[in-house]
Amino acid sequence: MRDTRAELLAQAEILVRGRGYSGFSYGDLAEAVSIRKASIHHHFRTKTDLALALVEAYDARYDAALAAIVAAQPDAIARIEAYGRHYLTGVENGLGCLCAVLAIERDTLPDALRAELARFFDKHIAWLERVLAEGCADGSLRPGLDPAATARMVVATLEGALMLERLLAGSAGFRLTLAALCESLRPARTG
Amino acid sequence: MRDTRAELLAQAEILVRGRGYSGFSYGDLAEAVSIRKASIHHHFRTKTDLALALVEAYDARYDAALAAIVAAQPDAIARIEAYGRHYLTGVENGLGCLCAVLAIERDTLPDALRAELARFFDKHIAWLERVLAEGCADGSLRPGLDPAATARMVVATLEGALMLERLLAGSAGFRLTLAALCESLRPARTG
DNA sequence: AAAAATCTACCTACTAGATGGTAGCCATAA
DNA sequence: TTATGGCTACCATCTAGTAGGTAGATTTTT
Repeated sequence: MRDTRAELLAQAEILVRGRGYSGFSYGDLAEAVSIRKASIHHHFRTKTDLALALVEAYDARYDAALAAIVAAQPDAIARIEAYGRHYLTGVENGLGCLCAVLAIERDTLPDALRAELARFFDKHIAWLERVLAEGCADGSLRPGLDPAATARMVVATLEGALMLERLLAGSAGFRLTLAALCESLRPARTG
Repeated sequence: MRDTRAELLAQAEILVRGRGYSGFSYGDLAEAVSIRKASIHHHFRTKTDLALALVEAYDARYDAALAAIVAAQPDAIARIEAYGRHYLTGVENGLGCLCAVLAIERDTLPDALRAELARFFDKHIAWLERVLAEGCADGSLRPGLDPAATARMVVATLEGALMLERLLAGSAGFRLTLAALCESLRPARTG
């Protein structure tokens, strides 16, 4: 038996990330999953409920990814590069970041959703701040680097590059930005 | 006599930048400008026409701004900081970048509009690349910095920070990222 | 200068289709 | 037997866009 709810989440995510939240409808989703529009309401009572579920699932996947990066990569720069590669898959599939897409429509978003988005980004910033602070401590990062400010900058850069390069040069463009970002964190070459 | 077309452009820009392109309607705009919905079609035949006019006007304002920055600031870092301050006004007013907002809905955008957006961003990247190349030449930037890659990174960072800090910490958060960005471009302190 | 024609900018009234959401029915599986 | 997960059929509202009209300004012709 198929897991309709999971299919709805998967297809809705693709639609939202490609066209924006207002830009996708239950009608589109129904077509993508081949059930009737009204049946979606059985799984997600309102569109807001669906959006919240999307963010929750997306957030959970990132939780796992961040933990995996820390486990696999000992070096701060390698961790940030690995983190950036998650955004890269978005570029490769032509999909924006779910939370960035939703954030764009901030003014019309329900408060609960807006709060979830803020939590999502705050979590990433906090994670990066720890990664950067550790890198500063062990000398693998440019001396004088401010972990708090740089953490915000890293999220901003990757989110911006995903938005930008999905439109412009695709993964080739994204890789340039990711490389420049990592380079800017490294200590100056001595020699 | 009032310039209805200009008022329509101004209000539509605010609406789009706050709620997304699909998230605003001729109905909203009519209310904001206090004319009837049908009358908007007299000035902008279709919603796509309106979007194109919005981008054109936005682009023209940035053209002027970029020229003014080059004229006023001799130093590369100062130029990038001044460029960043234009995004800051967006954060302060709670408005996203018009072109970023539109870019989010890429998959449903008319080709002509998508092409305009690409031209907009390409222009910014090209401008920054020149600024950075000059800064490299006169030694005011970190040695070894790649102007082409860094230009993309700068646009990405500022666009991302605008998206992010409009949701999170406002101008205080944006300023942190802008400072970290400029710091990352400077030559390493000797001492 | 007067009259006629055209243009501008708005209006009311409308359309066809999409939107999110509801009510209630029915088959199947636990 | 009872929940589950679909369905059809609906609803009010909103969507971009059209048709056709009107008052007033501007331009053209006489």
